Amino acid sequence: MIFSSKAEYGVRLMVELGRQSADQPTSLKAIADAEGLPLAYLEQVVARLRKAGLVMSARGAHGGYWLARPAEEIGMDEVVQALEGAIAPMECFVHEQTERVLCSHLPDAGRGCATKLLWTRVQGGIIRSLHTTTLAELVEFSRRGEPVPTAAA
Amino acid sequence: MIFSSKAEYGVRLMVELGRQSADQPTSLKAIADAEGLPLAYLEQVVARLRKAGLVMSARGAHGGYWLARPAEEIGMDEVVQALEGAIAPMECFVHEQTERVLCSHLPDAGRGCATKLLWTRVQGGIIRSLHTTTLAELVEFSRRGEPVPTAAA
DNA sequence: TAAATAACCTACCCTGCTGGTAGGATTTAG
DNA sequence: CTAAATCCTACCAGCAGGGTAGGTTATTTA
Repeated sequence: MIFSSKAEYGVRLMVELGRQSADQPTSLKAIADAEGLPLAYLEQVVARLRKAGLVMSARGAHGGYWLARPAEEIGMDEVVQALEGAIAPMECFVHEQTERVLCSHLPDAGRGCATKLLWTRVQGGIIRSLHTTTLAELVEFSRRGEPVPTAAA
Repeated sequence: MIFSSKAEYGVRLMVELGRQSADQPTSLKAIADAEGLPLAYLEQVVARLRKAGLVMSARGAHGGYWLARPAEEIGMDEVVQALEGAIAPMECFVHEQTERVLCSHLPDAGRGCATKLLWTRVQGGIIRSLHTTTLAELVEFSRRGEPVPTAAA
């Protein structure tokens, strides 16, 4: 698999927050129940989103989380990057100190690193497809096929 | 990391085969020496490529491997797929029996699986970038910056 | 003030996969 | 016959992923 389930859980969490109004906080427990995910593990996941500045939080009773920005302005590349770390198709693409993504292969015997060309394209393809998808799109998609709340209730 | 080193090794192996003439077989040992990779492990890697019909082999002394098709006709999506298995961005995309790639999430409570939209796009981006790169391109790339053999020798 | 709620933090654990080794069996050229 | 090579299977150590446990702190409400 390409992404770990941290990304899956984190994205679902973000979608859930996007479905709520951003005025009042939503508790993790509510999200864990709605999505059937373990609460304690979600705490670790949401911590990454908070440190990346994608969600904000309030402690204490009636506390919780909400989106730091409108869902339209949140690209999924930011979300996945916060959850998974640097998006690199291959080990050699991650530079330890700088966290920048590049190929650290030595140019062995003057030859170009052939795989570098391939992984660079793959990385581009991934980031592009993530970047062109906003959280708002996913929220909208999750609403489709849902029973209209006013009429049914 | 997104792809394991099996993909890295396998791609380098394919490039190395592409650099050789397809008339005579190249031994794994030669490739292992040239790329500095463990021979025994390369055997397992090349077995996948052989089972996928991408390379052919001859046993015995002066045996070895060669490309089953010209490098121009080998898309890197085939190569990576043979090495890594089905290219799925997320666990739920792999269907055990059929090996087909799709989302197996239950349509919980009538809602669309929001993450499915995202992972489908990512998968498309990956496969597209792999598919539009041929082995021949990588071989060509690996030759650039190389000392011209005729003049230098 | 006390209690309940919920974020926040850290350490730990278990399982499975990855990368790699070992040791052989089989095939073929010289 | 011997050397070179593919082929096959079992095994192993390390490590990251997914998850649990058990707390501490902050905030609201009764």
